[in-house]
Amino acid sequence: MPRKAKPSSRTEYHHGNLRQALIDAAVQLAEENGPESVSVREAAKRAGVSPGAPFRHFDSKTALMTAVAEQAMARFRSEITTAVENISGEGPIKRFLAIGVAYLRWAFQNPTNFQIVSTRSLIDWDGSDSLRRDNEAVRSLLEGSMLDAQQQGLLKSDNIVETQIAARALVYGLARMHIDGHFQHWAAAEQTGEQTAQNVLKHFVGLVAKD
Amino acid sequence: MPRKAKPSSRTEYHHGNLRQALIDAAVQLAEENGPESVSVREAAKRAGVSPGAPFRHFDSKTALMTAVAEQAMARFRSEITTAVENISGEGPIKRFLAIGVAYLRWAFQNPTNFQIVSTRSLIDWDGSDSLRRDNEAVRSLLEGSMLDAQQQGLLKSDNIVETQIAARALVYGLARMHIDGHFQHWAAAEQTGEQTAQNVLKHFVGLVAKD
DNA sequence: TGCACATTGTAAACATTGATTACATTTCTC
DNA sequence: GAGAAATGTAATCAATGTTTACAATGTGCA
Repeated sequence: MPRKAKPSSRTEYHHGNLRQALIDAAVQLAEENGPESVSVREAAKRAGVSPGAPFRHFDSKTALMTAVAEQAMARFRSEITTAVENISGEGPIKRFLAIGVAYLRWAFQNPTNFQIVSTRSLIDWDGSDSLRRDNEAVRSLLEGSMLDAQQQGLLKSDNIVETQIAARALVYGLARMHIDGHFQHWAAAEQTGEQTAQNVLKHFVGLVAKD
Repeated sequence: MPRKAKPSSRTEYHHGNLRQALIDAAVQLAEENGPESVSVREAAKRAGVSPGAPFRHFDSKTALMTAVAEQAMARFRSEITTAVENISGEGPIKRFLAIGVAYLRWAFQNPTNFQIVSTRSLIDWDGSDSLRRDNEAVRSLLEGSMLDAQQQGLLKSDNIVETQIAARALVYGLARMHIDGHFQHWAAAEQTGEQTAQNVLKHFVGLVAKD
């Protein structure tokens, strides 16, 4: 069994938990200067090890960033799942709304993590089962709520595929608009971008759901 | 007056039109391996000049990529504008649809260019007036059509801001979903992603517009 | 025409970074 | 406790962005 991590005991030759320390350092660097400017060497320096050490734990920089993305995605999925649990008993429309709100909250309050997860060039989706599973789980919750709504006759339209894609595009679009800086136009008002996005989402629900 | 470009005469010391040649090479590299993997040195090599030469024309790699983005954005704006001209006489709803369709066509058929333009870390929006102007022009056409529709009483909802943002988020979301690879789920059908996206857009129009 | 001078290229260097290799140290297992 | 596996270091390499000193070319003006 691996020894317990000893955070500040760095008189030792071995770090104890270098893998996680590198991930944490990478997250920190991403928060400071954006995910694209993370460097393996700087992460190593912050973890107090030599530049070559990270490659004992990660095959490449991409593998490190993929590990970062995995942890971020796991938390993301967990928040979405929790949101669903917290409204159990309600109908699929309210469920969809809760998922969307949780999605937007995560994107707006963890923009760096959202960016890491949704930036293709930094991470290797094909190389991570957990990443794909968690992503699939979120997608399936979002689309499942819409499907349930349709099957219970709560939607105006019967074209479920187009409704599902529209819902997904709207939520994803709002989140990406935020991290790409498109919300500065409306941010001047006395509303935060997150509130605005939430209202747009509610507006959309009003459009698709029967009264 | 600058001499006319002599494309293949590279026996000369001076290139003749190195600036554009570098932009073209950068575009080519982006098409081949993605915009993030463009290197100034490789672009210089393809243009047949030394590694330092590009810096006579661009202050930095970011400046080069910004120039690439400027040209891409100019073409993008031009296509949107043309689409609007081609349906003059029609109402604002059809205008919105035409803009959205042209937007999606451009994003789906020029994914690399769309990615360059919408990837913040590669280019310097603040440093380019033309980029901001062209972007603003597209945004304003899209939102203007919605505003006109509302003022003519063609929309179900009176909340114009939320409708505008929803429209923008939907179009942008569909485009980004494509370049981020989210359309593989539905691409299995006998429809291209672009057709699917178009149908979703029409579906959305059906939701917001009065019958 | 000829000649200062700005423009635009080259060559050589530097710092940063991702990655590899040879070797040292620690830890695990038997 | 002895070897083997794991994990660190040091040195090194190649690629890249960028700068600097210098060379070649083109331009405008006497």
